[in-house]
Amino acid sequence: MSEIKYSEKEKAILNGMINLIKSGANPYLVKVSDIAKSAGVGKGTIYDYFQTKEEVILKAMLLNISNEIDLLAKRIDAKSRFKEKYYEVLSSIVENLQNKFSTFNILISSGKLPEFKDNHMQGNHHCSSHRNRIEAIIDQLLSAGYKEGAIKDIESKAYQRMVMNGSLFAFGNYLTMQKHYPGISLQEAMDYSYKIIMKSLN
Amino acid sequence: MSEIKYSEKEKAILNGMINLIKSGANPYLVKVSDIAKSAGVGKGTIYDYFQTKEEVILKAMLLNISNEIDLLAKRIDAKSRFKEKYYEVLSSIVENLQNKFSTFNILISSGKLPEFKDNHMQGNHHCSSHRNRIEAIIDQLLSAGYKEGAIKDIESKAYQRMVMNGSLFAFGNYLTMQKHYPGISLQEAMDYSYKIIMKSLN
Amino acid sequence: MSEIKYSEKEKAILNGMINLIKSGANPYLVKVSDIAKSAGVGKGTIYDYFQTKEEVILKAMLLNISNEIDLLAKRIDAKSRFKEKYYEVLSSIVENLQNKFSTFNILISSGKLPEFKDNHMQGNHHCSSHRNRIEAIIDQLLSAGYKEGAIKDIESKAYQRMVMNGSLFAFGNYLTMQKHYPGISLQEAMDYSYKIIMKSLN
Amino acid sequence: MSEIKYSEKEKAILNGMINLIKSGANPYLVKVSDIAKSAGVGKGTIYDYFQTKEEVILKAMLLNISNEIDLLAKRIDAKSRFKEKYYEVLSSIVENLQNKFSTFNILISSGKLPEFKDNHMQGNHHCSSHRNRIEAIIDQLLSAGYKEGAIKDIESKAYQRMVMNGSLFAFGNYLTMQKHYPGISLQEAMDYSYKIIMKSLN
DNA sequence: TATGAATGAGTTTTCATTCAT
DNA sequence: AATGAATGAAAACTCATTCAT
Repeated sequence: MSEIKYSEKEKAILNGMINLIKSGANPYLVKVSDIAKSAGVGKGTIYDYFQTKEEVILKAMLLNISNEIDLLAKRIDAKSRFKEKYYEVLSSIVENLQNKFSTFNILISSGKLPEFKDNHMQGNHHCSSHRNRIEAIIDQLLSAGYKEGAIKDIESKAYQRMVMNGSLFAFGNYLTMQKHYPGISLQEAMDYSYKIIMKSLN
Repeated sequence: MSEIKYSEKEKAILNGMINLIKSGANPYLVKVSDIAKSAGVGKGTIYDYFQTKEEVILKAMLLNISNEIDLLAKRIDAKSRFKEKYYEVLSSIVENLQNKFSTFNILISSGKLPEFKDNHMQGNHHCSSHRNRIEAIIDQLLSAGYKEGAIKDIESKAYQRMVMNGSLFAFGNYLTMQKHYPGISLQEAMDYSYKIIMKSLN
Repeated sequence: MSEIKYSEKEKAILNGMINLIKSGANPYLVKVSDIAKSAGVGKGTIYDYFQTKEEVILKAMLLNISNEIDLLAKRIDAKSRFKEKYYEVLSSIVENLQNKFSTFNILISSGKLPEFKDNHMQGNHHCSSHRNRIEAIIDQLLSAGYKEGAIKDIESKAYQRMVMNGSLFAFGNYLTMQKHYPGISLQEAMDYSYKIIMKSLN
Repeated sequence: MSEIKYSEKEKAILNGMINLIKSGANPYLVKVSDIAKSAGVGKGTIYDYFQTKEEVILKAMLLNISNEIDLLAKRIDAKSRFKEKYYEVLSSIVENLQNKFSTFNILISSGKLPEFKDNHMQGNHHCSSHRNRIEAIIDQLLSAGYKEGAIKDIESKAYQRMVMNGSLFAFGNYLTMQKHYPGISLQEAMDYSYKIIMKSLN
């Protein structure tokens, strides 16, 4: 909701950092000069808008996560039926797997952003608010499922959440470990993931 | 399998590093002097046994994972019944959650060890062999389940694996996100995790 | 004498700098942005009127000194008797002690303005002209003393000047080192300073 | 008294800095690399022994002052008669005038060391202890004067101190402002300085 | 063999100066 | 004419690695 508002320049810098991360850079090994180059600004400019390198990195990661979640929420909304919505989430996981700070990676990352040395920042406070949004999305998904009778609302909320998290992760595990799933197509893995929900929640 | 054999001094150094990781240190931010202090050796000694800092870190992580998996395999073997074995895995997850390189974290970490700058190392080769061992453990667990009739072997291998990974992750998600599961005890979460398997594989 | 004339904007900038110095700032550590803020102008404006930061600082110090000396000369002129004039100088010292470029501090600062890196400036030429003015004031003071017979003009000019400088410094030393002069009031210290003159020059 | 004890390496670094100051460098404009070069050590070594550049500079200045005072005390002790002792102080002033942190400059510098940005240091505490030592030297000098009857102990202690400080400064003023004392030899200036004491304290 | 003091390359960070507006 | 955002050269500081002991 009430996300931090950034100036254009701040956004340019943060997006420079985000692009670095998305292109596979390790956030811990990024240099200020890399960020500056990627953002198309001078090194000094970064320090006009942020106190330290760590602040840039943390805020970039937070912003990136926020953007990813927004996008995911929109994609889910665009579909009407529960199964379509669920497969949309799976597609999103496919598309963002290499992105170190994709929704999926946040989902599995135990809700913790990597900690920097002088973590006098609001980092994990925001991070937990992101996690809340992901849970909200999962809860919405579940509601959509009850409404159309795809799943029954007989089990406890906690169990339902665990099932959803588990089935999504199971699919993510397929993606990252394809060699352990020989001969299984993407479509089959998606179906399996959905099947876990169907069986566990009915 | 053919694990690397380390000299006593090498083990001391690697264990120094492992302790650092276990106590929550970020591997990217660990300094050589930290490792030396934690290992109780001089900084120079480390370079008598390893080429670079990265080598120490990577080998330490690999050794740690190997140890963790050994331990887990032993714990599972010590139990006779499928359900006990499964709950033993869950207990292991509880005990190692804060350890950045616990079995659980390897399980979810998309099978990738953090990449260092000059990755001229065999890192991921070994890593994938670790992942193989985890999958082997999961497969053994499944076999134990069929044998005593706890689960049916009617679904495809791939689906079974996805279910196991998913149910384990669902429990891990409970652990890291306890505040999203208000009023749910550890025992209940374990039962829910088990229930996912029962329902999905029967 | 032939003092430099400054435009209004130049004066604003120089006064901004003077205020910084008067409020205790170290001229070496002052930043252009500090000067701009203190002067109430933009940073760029400073470079419309001066070539470098050093030029601003040096000219500000010179202007400040000149102002201080003018003021002191006026205060002395306003008094008619030698003793009153001398005590007026002492009062001036009291009032300006914390000002790093007060008359007193110039008096004792071995006549040298701090040197900046690229001292391609006329700095010390002007500075020495200021020093000349201070000596002229001291000489006038001495003349006033002879005229009314407060002191005798039997000693050499050089000795007389040394006595005046010494007695003034002795008072300044009292001011800066009050804890080494326990129980001595300002009035007593002034009287002691005057006594040095009386005894040394009679 | 209880001066800080420095290791050999610390002394090397501090002496590197002291030499820089003695050779006329401005302490505020000295770079870490200058100190390192002057001390004959690597840049990093400085940070093994001191937290910041400012710490090096401040401690160097403090050490230098301490050394200067030790030297002066020894020189005075080596003379037996009051007049000789006093002239020894004057000689010391002559020899160290260009040294920005000579005893004389401490004497006149209102007891304050230049303040650095983050003055979380014990700087001025030590500085005032140095000032105490200078005052002790002046008091000893005065005692020597009474004992041999060169001066009478009839005036208040405070007045005596003011006279001594004043006469010494008067000589310093001669040295720095020689062009205002045309035709006056060093010997004459010394005699004038002594004469101020004789007349003021008898 | 083991050490940690020493180093300097490689970073982060600052800030005088410029220049588009 | 006035500004302050932007810059990058220069300075402070870090830390992996070496090497004398």
